[in-house]
Amino acid sequence: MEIPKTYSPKAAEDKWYQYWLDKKFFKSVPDEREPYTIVIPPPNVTGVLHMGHMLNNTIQDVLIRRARMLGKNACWVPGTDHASIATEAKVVKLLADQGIKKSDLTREEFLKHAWDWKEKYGGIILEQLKKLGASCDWDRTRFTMEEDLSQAVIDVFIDLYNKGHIYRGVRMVNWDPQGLTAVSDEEVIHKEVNSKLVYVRYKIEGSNDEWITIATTRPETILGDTAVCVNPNDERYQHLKGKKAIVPVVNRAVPIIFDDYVDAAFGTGALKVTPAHDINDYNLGIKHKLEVIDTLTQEGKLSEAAQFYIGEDRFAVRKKIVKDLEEAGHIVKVEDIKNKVGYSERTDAVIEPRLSMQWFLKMDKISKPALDNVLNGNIKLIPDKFLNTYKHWMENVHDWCISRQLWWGQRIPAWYDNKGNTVVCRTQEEAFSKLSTLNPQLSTTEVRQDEDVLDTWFSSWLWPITVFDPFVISKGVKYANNDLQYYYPTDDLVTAPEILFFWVARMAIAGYEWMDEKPFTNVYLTGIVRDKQGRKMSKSLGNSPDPLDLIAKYGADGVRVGMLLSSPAGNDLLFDESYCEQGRNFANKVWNAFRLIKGFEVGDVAQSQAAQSAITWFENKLSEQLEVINDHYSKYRMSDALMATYKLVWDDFCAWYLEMIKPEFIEGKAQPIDKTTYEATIAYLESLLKIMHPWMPFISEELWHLLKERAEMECIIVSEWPKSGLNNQVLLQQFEDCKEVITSIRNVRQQKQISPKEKLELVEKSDSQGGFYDAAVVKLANLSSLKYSNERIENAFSFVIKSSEYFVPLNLNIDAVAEKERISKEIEYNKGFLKSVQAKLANERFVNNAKPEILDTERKKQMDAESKIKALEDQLKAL
RNA sequence: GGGAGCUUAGCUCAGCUGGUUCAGAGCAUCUGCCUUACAAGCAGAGGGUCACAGGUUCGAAUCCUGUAGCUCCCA
Repeated sequence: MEIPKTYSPKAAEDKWYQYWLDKKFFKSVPDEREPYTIVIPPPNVTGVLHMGHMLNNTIQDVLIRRARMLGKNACWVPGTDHASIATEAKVVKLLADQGIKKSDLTREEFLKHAWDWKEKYGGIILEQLKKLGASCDWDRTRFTMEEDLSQAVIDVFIDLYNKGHIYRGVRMVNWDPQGLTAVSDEEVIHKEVNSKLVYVRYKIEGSNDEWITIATTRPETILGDTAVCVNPNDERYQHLKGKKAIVPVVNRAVPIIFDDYVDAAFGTGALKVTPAHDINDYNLGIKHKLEVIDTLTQEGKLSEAAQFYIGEDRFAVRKKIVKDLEEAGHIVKVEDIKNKVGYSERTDAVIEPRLSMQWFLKMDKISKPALDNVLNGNIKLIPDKFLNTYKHWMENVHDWCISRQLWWGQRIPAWYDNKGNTVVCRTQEEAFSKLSTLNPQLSTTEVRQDEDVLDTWFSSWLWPITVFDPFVISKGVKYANNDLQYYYPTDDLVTAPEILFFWVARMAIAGYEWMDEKPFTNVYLTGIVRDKQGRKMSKSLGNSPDPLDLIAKYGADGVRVGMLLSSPAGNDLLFDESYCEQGRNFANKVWNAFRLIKGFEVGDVAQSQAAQSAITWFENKLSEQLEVINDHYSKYRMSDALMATYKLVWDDFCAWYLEMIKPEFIEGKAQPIDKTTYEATIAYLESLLKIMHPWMPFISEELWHLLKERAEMECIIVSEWPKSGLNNQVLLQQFEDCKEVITSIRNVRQQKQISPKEKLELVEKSDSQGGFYDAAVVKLANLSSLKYSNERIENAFSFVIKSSEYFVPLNLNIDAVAEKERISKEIEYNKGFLKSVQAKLANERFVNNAKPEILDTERKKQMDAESKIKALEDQLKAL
């Protein structure tokens, strides 16, 4: 049967993925082997696969597949998180499209819709991961909102509350007016934007024409001003001590206060203070006992308290009030300014600092072990440049706002009576009995649960624990189930740097808090996938290719290779489709190597010298490179490991080895190959396929089976990772020299327009009678003969490799002038080099200070250079 | 405003503890080839004052200081 010239990935991908699933190769159950565990950073349940996921999950798959081949019990746990804000927003929108308002539904009704939505659309992303080849143990798929995992979240809340780490209070929080919920500091993205800095003058109370001018980017908050603040050292405002200013529009007299907080150099040095709508103003307000006037509703509209513009949107009012102030003669000037504005990570709405009652987790104490164990290396960040960032965040960690004003999520297990008592416990019954002791007249109907749910990250920080044993929190670590004992701590976590605080740090905290042990050993932080111009890929820019389209176009293997080729840990990846093309081409190259080998006809013929030396050489080369590749893996240098694999296969195996062993064509007919060479070649290809497998799982499995009949379970995915053996550096170096000889001859052909088909002679000036690779050189350079002679050869093209002279007799006139020039140049270069070496060796301080082995190499360099120069000079004379 | 990092070939990046001809790789480029595995290919070639300025050293892409530009994190 004819094998097609190009590899078509589609059929192989579907076939082998299903086969792996059927044979349960991804499945892991605890046994006596060493475990190797990865938990997936759970993608958002609303998510679809984007380039970041591709990168991230390809790396995880590479790691897990290699671990499997190394004989470890490899377990990759997949799943999704419930993404409370994003999912709730989706469901609300879906309902709105059906004409249903969330406010018309009960909590239970809404949750039913949400679950319906999740069943229907959630987990699309997991199906997409399969197309990529992800070898997750799908039987272990988890979801952060499922019953058991939710129970664990509640257990954790109660535990922390009982330990005194959780409190509830009115605080300034980041309010998302679109999501209608508070979000944590980590969920606010600060972006630089162009704004207007408006200078507004406030009249001094009791004066005729005395004013104080403030500067603000948020004039709509003027309505909530309750003070004007200046720096106590600011000469300009000393006379205003004890005076009041009149807030325009609302005509409210507010005190002029003095505080170091104010930067005299910014704006006019006078700051309007709006305690309800700015965190710094809020703190000033507490310090100076200022009134707090909340002039915004939760939707970001002006409230009754604002007195003016009631019900209008904050941004509309921002424009309007400037106009009105202008007309009233309060605007001094308006400047363009760049400032940072916070946006919601989930809804992209401008965050509004807002006072509200929320639940917080105190972070100072519980975060300590998570910091210490990263600093002491028990948990490694890769690359370690993230250590500083991590340290800084952990040392300045803020309390975590964990409540969200949503329905989709774990409901906070706090219960209230009508007298202001609060208890935290699992059930209503429990709450009733607890509250009754405080409030004996209480009836069951008066017990109400907190309306809010917990932050999604408050579930996912438990992920490395609860995916194995959700009940361990309540049982205690001593009673952990088999799975948890076996798989925890996990080995590697692969995620994006932007998640370092959202997730990595908090998982480490949770690990030490409830397991008394780290959740993972290595944290591999990938880069961010950007487009060619360096812009982050995003839906709104439309600059992100659809990963599934890429897979369809280049094959999963090609895309995997493309993603990883230029992606050192922590470095952003400037993605370009040409990388995937390169990956596809690589797959095709291997495919064709296979075609060649499969096409060999094995005959009862003697093994050629060339093949014999090729086999020895490649055995050593493979061994050497395998060690290099293993070393790269051990340092998590993924792109280096891949590149080493790429070159081993393409350059060493295809370009050199196969060319050496390839049987000749005689009269248009391929000659048979001997059995020994054939079998060695098959064995090498098998080893190479194994080394390629983590990167290119599909084609490696496909060729593995096309190469030989295999038993049902004899798949490359569960084959043994090759071991390195012979590594004879002398032999390898000799071949490198031969390559140079071959290249020189090819170069002559190119220069002299001699066809590669025309056989040439080669004479080496030497006493030797033959080298190990001579036959290979004859074959690869297409020589008629390789001879040795003590004599120089006249009328020949000549070159020098190391200190050996080579001659290619040509029936052409040698251009003596050009040759002389070429050789002279080479001599000059080598003399310059020799001079620098001699200078070093003549330097007493060098000879005294340098390590002996460095001295040796310098001496060797000197000798090599001297003999090379001599050989070149001989050549020059002969011309 | 505080902190961290980066700057090496046209592009993306290696270059670990200063010491081989150390100035590298892949891609791209140029030249010649449809040579019965592969044009998604083969063969060959060119290309860099290692951001800039000082310093330490026998010796610096590598260590130190400063300058410029870029990036990220935190406020």
